[in-house]
Amino acid sequence: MGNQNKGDVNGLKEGIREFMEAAPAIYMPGLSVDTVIFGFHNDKLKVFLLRFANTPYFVLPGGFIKKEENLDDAALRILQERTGLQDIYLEQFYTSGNTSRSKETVAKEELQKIIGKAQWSNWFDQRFVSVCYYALIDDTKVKPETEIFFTEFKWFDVNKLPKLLYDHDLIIKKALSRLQSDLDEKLVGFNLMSETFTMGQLQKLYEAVHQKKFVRTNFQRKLLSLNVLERLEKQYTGKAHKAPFLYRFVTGNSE
Amino acid sequence: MGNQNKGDVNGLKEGIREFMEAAPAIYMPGLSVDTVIFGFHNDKLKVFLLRFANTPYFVLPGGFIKKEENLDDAALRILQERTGLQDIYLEQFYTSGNTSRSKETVAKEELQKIIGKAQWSNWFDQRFVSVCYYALIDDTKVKPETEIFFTEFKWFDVNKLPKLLYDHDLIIKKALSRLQSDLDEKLVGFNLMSETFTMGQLQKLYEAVHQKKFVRTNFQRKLLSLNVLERLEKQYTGKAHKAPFLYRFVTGNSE
DNA sequence: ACAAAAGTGTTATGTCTACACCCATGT
DNA sequence: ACATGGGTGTAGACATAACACTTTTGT
Repeated sequence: MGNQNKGDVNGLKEGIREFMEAAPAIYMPGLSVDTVIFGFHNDKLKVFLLRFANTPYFVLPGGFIKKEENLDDAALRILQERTGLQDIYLEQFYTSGNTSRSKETVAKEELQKIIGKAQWSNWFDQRFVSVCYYALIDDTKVKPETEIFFTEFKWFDVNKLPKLLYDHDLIIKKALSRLQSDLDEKLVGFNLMSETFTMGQLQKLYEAVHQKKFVRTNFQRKLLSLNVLERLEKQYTGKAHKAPFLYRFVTGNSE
Repeated sequence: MGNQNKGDVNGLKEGIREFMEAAPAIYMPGLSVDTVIFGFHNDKLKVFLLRFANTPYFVLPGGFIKKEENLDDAALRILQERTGLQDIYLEQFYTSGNTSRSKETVAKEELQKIIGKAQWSNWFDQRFVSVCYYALIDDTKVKPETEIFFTEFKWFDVNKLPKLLYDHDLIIKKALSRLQSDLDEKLVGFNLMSETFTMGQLQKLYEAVHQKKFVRTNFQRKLLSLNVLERLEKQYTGKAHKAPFLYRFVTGNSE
């Protein structure tokens, strides 16, 4: 796909046209990948979204599957293109395939406005079945990239989402619900934090994902009892209170 | 697709050829649906499989998605064609999309043996991404149908499976693992039983799915505490022991 | 000294486990 | 009478929840 500088309207136009021309030879028809990228900042669970052209609508980062590419590899490639990250925790959670989801017209009309109807090729007229993944990233490390079609990226609070195209609102709901169970069963939460963290930060994360409060003292004991946290040195923040321990997540198992 | 009487070899040959010719116009390319059909008899969890032509290999029942058909509807249609059942509990659980899975050659060679290479059309040469569903059925009601490509159907004990084509062994493993969690979280087990059942039968089902024993008395209490079972009259089987109560699963919730 | 956040202790409550015990049924 | 499977009771282990108490830190 390659990055276009979208300040250049003619470049954008040309980029879109070229993409639509080239796509059928490169990608599997009728199949797409959508990714729900979760991040955690300001004690809030965030979702990474892209503004579709100059509309008020946003969409999930997505893409297509190369003809000789594994499905998981396609999802990973798409994420790497958007975030610049190499190691990303990725989980497939749903495949969306109602015919109605492809009947969305806003996106098509906007694209046609940009490139002109004459230049339209039929890649985006097909029905798409979309395989959905969620990703967890430590967003202190992200350097997001804009791209053709998308003029702006933005993190949204997971319960203050903007208007979304297609069935992307439904997909985010499903992703969140899956994340909630995975958080407890597979301890995936650590992928949303930086390498070391305090128990307080970790609790905030759990509260943001599960959308409810936990009792501080019990939370601490419960997570320590899982034997997946290594206690490191204390962190002196300069604040007027006891310095909290830092922790690191240890894979495998201790003791 | 329609049923062919496969006693008639020429009919089979013609059926397959016709299918491959017609398929590209009817179905989405590169996409398939596979279904893991679970049943429960003789206190064992069973999987419904189809023998591929005259090979020793079996495959999951599967099919393709019509161009204007919802994904879930396609899965349901495929199941109805195979089982004759109308109401089927169906759950999407995974989408399999490694390129290697389509490199399977046994199936192709066998088909070519039957219809001759000259008659080969390229429908089955493409790479397929397969959306996988599991289904739970009360197999006292099933009237399975054979079909073109498949000469025999058979229920297999879930841990005594035959050789399987493609990645269908992996898919069954994932289906079982998902069924295990859904059994507890969504109480889907009742779809595998007839309308009424005894606590003993229900326990056997749970043991078959989770592949472990439960303590009878505790199991009973636990399931009754869920408030989803309605106690009916006793069942006199003529056996030399106390007559057990029959239960029925009640949706919604009682008190 | 004090406020703010971190860490530990304790007690009540609920759930899980194992097993003892009794009940109904047909031979 | 007794073997067989069904149903209930209960004590100990373990987990969860609520909250009191102590500790550390910078102002």
